[in-house]
Amino acid sequence: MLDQRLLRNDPTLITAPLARRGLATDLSGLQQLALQARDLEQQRSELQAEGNRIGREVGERIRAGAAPGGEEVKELREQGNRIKQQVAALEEQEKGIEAQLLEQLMVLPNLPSPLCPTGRSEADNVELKRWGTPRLPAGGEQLQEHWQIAERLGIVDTERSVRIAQSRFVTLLGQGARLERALISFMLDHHAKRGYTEVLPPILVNTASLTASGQLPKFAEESFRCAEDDLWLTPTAEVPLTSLHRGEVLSAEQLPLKYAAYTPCFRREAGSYGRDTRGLIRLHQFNKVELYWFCRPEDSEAAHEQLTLDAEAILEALELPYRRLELCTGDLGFSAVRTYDLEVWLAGAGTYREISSCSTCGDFQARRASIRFRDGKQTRLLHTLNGSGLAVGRTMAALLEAGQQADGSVRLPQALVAYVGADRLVAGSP
RNA sequence: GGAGAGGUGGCCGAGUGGUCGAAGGCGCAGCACUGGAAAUGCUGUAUAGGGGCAACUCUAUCGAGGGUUCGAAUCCCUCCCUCUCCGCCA
Repeated sequence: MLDQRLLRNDPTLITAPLARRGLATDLSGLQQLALQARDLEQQRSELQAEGNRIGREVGERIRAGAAPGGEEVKELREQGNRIKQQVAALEEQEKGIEAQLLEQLMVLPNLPSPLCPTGRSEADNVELKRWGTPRLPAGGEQLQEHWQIAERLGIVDTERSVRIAQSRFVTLLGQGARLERALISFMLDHHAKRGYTEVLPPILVNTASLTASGQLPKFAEESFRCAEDDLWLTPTAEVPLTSLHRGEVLSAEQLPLKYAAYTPCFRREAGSYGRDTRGLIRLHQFNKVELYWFCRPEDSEAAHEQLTLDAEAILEALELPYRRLELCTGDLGFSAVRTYDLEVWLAGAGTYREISSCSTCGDFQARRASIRFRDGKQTRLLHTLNGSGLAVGRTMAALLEAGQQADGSVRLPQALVAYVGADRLVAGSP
């Protein structure tokens, strides 16, 4: 959520950055609403002060010996009653206006950082670096896509998954299941060594949690919902991790807090019919290890770089070539101030594909979630950052395509051998 | 799911209609004492919002929301959560 003071004092400080996202917004109405809310609050609190004064006086007079039912007290009571009615009327008005204000404020996205390149779409994203050498078909070699490889190895069953659930769900079998589990362990172990605290949070989350991190109210159609219980299936561990400290005031010394959480993630993928229908790329349920920082505002820029490096470290350990892009303003997510996407090389598809998105959200989520830290005598909103470290299914896809051999097996990177208990995947392996 | 108890400041805990944002203790900070420390003493120590250059000031908050009252931490209603016992269960 954006700072209401900006809105009251100078809405151009909001509209100009939002214009860089490609959003033409007229906030003059909203500004009026915010000013109105402030004025009403002022009026109301003055009336309440008067009411408090009268209440105190009644007490004083009675203690001084006035008859509780006597004339002078009765007069004050009536005054008090009038004020009470006026306060109630103002309060009702105020609530209505505040609700309108909040409703409109909650659907405004975060302001992009000045450092974020201006652009309209993903075509304007800026490539910042490349690592590794993408595997290209060598001498008449035909590289397969991961779903073909998985099918041949018998480690994924798509059709039976439809029987169990629906399309866009997947069942992993044998070495596929083991590899998925190995990747999760490997990633968590790796991050733990770099100072992350491992977290295994609830994956059903309430409406307040989804609102705090920015998925609600605007993107309700993206999440699965358990209507009976006011609970949702979490679309990313970013949601429970943001709310881990919702409503808290942390001490400055404990910052930065760095968490790594594995969770399944659930997304409805509404509007993506026909895209990535095969394989492990776009599923309603997928596994992800998420990195999350709570830090001081002045540290968040460095934290963003470090978090991204921590995600990249996984790709490097797995010998997977990748590139880092900086998203332009037009491609930036709702809560983000600035985002680096990591794209892994898919050797079979012959393309880079997003495998991690590392964002700094400034105080946007902290304000929604009311997460502060004690800074000397005051409390201040802190900054939050999140990034995938990594999306597990897509990592498996990249590994399958990168390691495919002429004999039909798939070679695994050295770092995984101990975790999987084998150095390659072979068809028919239990 | 059933029965009972309870939710007060960073923590413990008092407070059952009036001057209570809340006694007391612990913790923490500053000062004094000390060669330094401990102990001791004194002082200070919630959050959010509004107004003010500031000193400061007004409002709200004692789990949440509503109600009674001139006045609610205190009385009433609803909900949430925690604990104990019973039931069920991986």
